[in-house]
Amino acid sequence: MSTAQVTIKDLARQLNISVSTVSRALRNAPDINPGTKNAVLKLAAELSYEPNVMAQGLVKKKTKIIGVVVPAIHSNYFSDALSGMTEVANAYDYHLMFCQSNEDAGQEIRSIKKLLACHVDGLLISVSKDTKNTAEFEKVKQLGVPVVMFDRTLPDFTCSKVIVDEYEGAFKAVEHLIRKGCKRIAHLAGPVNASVSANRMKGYIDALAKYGLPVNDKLILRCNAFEEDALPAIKKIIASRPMPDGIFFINDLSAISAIQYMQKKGINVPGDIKVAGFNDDPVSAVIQPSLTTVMQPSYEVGKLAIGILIDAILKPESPEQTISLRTKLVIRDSTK
Amino acid sequence: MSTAQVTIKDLARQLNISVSTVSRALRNAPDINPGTKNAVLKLAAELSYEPNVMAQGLVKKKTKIIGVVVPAIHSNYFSDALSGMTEVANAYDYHLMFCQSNEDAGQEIRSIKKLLACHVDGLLISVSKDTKNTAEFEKVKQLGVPVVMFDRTLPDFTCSKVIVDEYEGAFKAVEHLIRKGCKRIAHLAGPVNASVSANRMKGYIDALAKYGLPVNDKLILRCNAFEEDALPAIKKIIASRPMPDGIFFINDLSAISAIQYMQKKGINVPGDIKVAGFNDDPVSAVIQPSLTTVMQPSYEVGKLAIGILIDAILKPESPEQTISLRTKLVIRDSTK
DNA sequence: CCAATTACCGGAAACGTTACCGGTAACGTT
DNA sequence: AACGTTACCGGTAACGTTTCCGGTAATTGG
Repeated sequence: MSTAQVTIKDLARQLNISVSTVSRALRNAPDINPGTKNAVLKLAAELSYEPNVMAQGLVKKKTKIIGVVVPAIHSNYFSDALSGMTEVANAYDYHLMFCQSNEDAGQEIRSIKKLLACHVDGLLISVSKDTKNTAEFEKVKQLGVPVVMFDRTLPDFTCSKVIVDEYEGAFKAVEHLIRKGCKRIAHLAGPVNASVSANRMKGYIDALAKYGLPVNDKLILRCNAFEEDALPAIKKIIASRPMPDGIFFINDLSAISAIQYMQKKGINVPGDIKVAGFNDDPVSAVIQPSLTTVMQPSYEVGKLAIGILIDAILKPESPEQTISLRTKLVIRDSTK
Repeated sequence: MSTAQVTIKDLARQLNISVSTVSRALRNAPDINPGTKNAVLKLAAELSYEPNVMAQGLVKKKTKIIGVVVPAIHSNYFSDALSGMTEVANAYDYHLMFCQSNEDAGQEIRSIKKLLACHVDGLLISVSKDTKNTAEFEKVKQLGVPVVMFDRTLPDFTCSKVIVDEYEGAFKAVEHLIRKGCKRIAHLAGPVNASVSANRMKGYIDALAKYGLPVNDKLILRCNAFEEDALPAIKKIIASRPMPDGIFFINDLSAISAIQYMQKKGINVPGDIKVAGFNDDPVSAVIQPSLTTVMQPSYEVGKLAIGILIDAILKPESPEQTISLRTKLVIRDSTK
């Protein structure tokens, strides 16, 4: 509090002009003498005047703040998306306010309320894995605050959405396994209530179907949480007879942990069993054998999502759209 | 804009009382009849009134927003710290505004200015790896905005700081290698201008010294960027004769990539060479052999940093402090 | 029963900015 | 010479709160 913030009034007083003239000079308004405008701009720079965004927000009813809610920032996917968002936000002079739902629908609602209280101009949301109720989102919409959902969306709620085509990613991965000669392909699926699990599972099933391979329920196992405790499921898969010759994993970490386990058991990857993951974690390029996996364009997802949102903020009547980005199959040694 | 935001005036009008009374009722102010207070609270709940933070901020000169600047959100360390911050921020009803410097000092300054323009109540910063100039931070201080640095700090700038004792972490890791019988321990160091590199290197050197082992410059190699291209350095280390019997890595990813490379070359880990990393990435528990590594309490760092900052915001005369958190050595198979 | 205190409430100013309206000069136009 | 136009500027209200000051009615004390 030592140095008080310099205001538009200070500038007006020092230049012996009115506040409205100063205000006009500061934005690029008409009805202002270029001379006085320059004088104001000069003094403003000298005193390093910064407009008070709260005062501006109060009268303009815009904060230039965008609220972001993700299930967990601790995730390559979401942190990449967030990076993309910051880039675009900087370019358009928007600010990002950030909340985390911890995969909890209640916390998610509290976060949204919190952001709404801050009068964010728009909302960027990736819903938690057991969010079902759309009531809160409808309220946001009624308030006139535009919403864009990314990655994890809510089918029952209509708004602009940016997603990645996980179905196609899974399909491509399994198709790749098939083309490499696998005939008996297992799948380690994710938590049952996450939409990602269902999408990837469907890709797995449809790929099998396309190539006339049977879908065997015994070859489909689940882990209850992401990145955790996939080992029991893996052991079960390995133990099944006849042994599978390929496995498609819900994510890279479980794939890696499986590869390590199989190597210990004397099973050769990719010789005996070929393995594909999902996510393209940094470590996947580094392990031995390097892991074939599905890369998601999460950075792009973030950029696109915030781009659409800013459009919607600037012109509220712009139509809602759903954009689906394609994954990229990264082929490495684990399917050689 | 369909439904206009309900304001304190609306409440006043509907209850036939004045705005000041409503205002008194909403905070827990004295000089108010419990009956009218309840009536206001009830109506506020019904209409789901939310105070306009901008108007509040304008008169109270507080925004309840805390600005955060990190080098890269895409990093287990910083995303964990951010998680910790969100938890405390929620508890104290603060909001987090987020910027990324991308390890660029210029971008860092722009981020700070941006945050300052938003009139954040305080700043949480982890500086980029080539930030040297303290001028910008001094300006922040003069503006009366409290600053807390975490993890990556600036020695020449005095403010509250929360760091982890990487020196001791490195020391413990190398000491552990020595106790496991290693006599010729190599070190893969990080980028030369990052303080983390220097701290961990010093721990490495001092541990060697404590046990009377010579420090051999040929056994100290550098990688220029984190998590990238450690392989050439690793090859050089392995090729040195006599071969080292232990390696301490700047981070887990390079350690893992080294282990994989060594296994391909027929070198047994931990039989021939024992390996320790730094960070405790999730994958480190999962690979074969599992990786001994130094765990940093990044979540705690985030919680502590924001806690200190909020203290400083609430009572501006609270003394500056530096807290150093201890790491935890996670012993796994790579040093067995 | 009167004065003093208390409990409660309303009015108005202020925070920093923008938006609107109006006014004064100077400058053409016919 | 009278009028309309243009260029520029100031005053004021408003945005939604809080804070301070003052005022009225009820309550208390002697």
